[in-house]
Amino acid sequence: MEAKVEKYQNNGNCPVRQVLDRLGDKWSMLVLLILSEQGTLRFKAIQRSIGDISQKMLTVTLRTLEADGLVSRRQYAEIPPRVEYELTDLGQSLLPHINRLAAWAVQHMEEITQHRAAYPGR
Amino acid sequence: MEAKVEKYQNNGNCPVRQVLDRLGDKWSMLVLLILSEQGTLRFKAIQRSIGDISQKMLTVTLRTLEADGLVSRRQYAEIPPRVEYELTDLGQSLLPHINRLAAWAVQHMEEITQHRAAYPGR
DNA sequence: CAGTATCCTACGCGATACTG
DNA sequence: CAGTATCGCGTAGGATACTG
Repeated sequence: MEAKVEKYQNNGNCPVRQVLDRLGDKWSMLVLLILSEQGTLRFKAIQRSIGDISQKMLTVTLRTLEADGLVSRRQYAEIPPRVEYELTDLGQSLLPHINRLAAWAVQHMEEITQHRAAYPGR
Repeated sequence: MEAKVEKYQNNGNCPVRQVLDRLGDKWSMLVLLILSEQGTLRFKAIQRSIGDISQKMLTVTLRTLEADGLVSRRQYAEIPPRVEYELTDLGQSLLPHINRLAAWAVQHMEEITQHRAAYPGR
């Protein structure tokens, strides 16, 4: 008794679209993956781990993840400042899924690359 | 004995980043989800199912998915034209992961919404 | 170190019109 | 119906400089 056909319509009230819109930015999933693998990390450590993310975008990404409740931020009153990030419980509950996606990527990238190369036009 | 810390660096040879870059656009995951649930579909049917995707973007998205080998395209010599899309085996192998992500989204959206609302500033 | 504050640009995407 | 072809805009996100 469910309407199954149109359930992805209308951005406002579709959870799938809301979540995908968030994780679909350039850095969110990557930051989550890194926190998942390496546990608690400082700002600089995350940045180094990604390598080519700007300071601005790492800040923005972390703020958004924090606002969504996926990542927690803890700052210490020291000089120089130290700020550490880690996954919340909610974040931890999401991560197995992202990890499997990443594992799939590693496993099938070769195949995708070959498809692309064989695709007519380009 | 692996270098584990920096493995997400450098866009060129990191499968995780390559795949995430692809699925991270506005429509790819959604189209995959729909094809996964509803099987073989015509262009118009996909468009109706999403509702607010433009013709151009659906075309572009489907072309990319086809080039990557995730979706197959079959066109019939009829008038008016009929073109049908479905997941390839490679696409099918990816979809369980995306489906679990979507399920997680449905299950936890409420919680995320509350976090956002409670977040200071905005 | 861990941020903010500006400025600026590429390009993702939508709107519209046309074709086989 | 299932596309292509243009045009044009908004904004994600990079570069740079400054602060506590």
